Amino acid sequence: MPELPEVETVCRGLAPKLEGRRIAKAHVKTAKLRFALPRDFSEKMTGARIMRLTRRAKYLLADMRDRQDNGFYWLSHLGMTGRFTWHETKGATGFDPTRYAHDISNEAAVRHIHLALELDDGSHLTYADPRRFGFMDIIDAALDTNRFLAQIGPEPLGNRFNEAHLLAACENRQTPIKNLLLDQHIVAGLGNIYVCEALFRAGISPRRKAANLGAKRAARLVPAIRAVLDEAIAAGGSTLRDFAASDGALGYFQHGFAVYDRAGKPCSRDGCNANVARIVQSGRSSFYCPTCQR
DNA sequence: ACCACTACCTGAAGGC
DNA sequence: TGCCTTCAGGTAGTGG
Repeated sequence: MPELPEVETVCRGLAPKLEGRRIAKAHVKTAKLRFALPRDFSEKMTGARIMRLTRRAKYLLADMRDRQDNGFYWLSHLGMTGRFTWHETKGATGFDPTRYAHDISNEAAVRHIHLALELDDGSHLTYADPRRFGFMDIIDAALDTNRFLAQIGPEPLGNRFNEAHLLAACENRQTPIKNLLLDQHIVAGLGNIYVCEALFRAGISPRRKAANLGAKRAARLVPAIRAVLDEAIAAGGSTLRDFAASDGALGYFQHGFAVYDRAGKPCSRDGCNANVARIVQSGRSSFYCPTCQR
């Protein structure tokens, strides 16, 4: 899934299709993804207008307006395998998964479509998610009181994420820096791939205790994180197989990764003869160069 | 508070 | 070919 750059790519791809559109009808096929959808999800969404689509961390956030012109937010998280696909399907009404089949690739088989929104221009938006780790919510109150958004940390590409913030978060923490960076309360939007890539770029071992990061390494890590994310956004996401751009087209991040999923392969740094290692930290794979990363 | 581990799901890939 | 195991981008909840 979609880590921050992939969600940003989805957001940019969908925004021009969705913004300004009214939802003619919301069809819910699977009411429970990772969590149960709000009971009034279809009711709230049907007839509402999508004003603006944005991203916060790995969440998509739609600024909505209902028929009485009251505002609310539609929040969604793609989990590991969630995918939105926009279909330029004119003139059809009702939920008929077979109609979407021609623009959904094999990986997101039609049987895994859990939600379809018919828009007022005749187009449709579907949400497919084989593993059902994704989730959605309707937010009527202030965003910062929402259970998913209340506790999350700053955006890694924003000003509030900086060396001072990172060092403060590392203070007295015994967990490896790898685990700390995956903690969405510290900084929100990084996932397993880009943490590995950022640590490689900064020359920091994923095994290093957060408390021992130090100012010099923090000063390398913050820009490394930003650079890795910026480049991935520029490349339009990553090439992971369960993920596609919002228009259904595959393909992203064609230059690939320096360490992620490269166990046993040579380190890509000039002059380094070591091979990329794979270790398991808190149940998740970490890839790194034992020579370049300390 | 912190930290590691488990649960939640399906599908792809590799070994035999 | 088929069966079995392992692994996968996520987060929330648990128990030590």
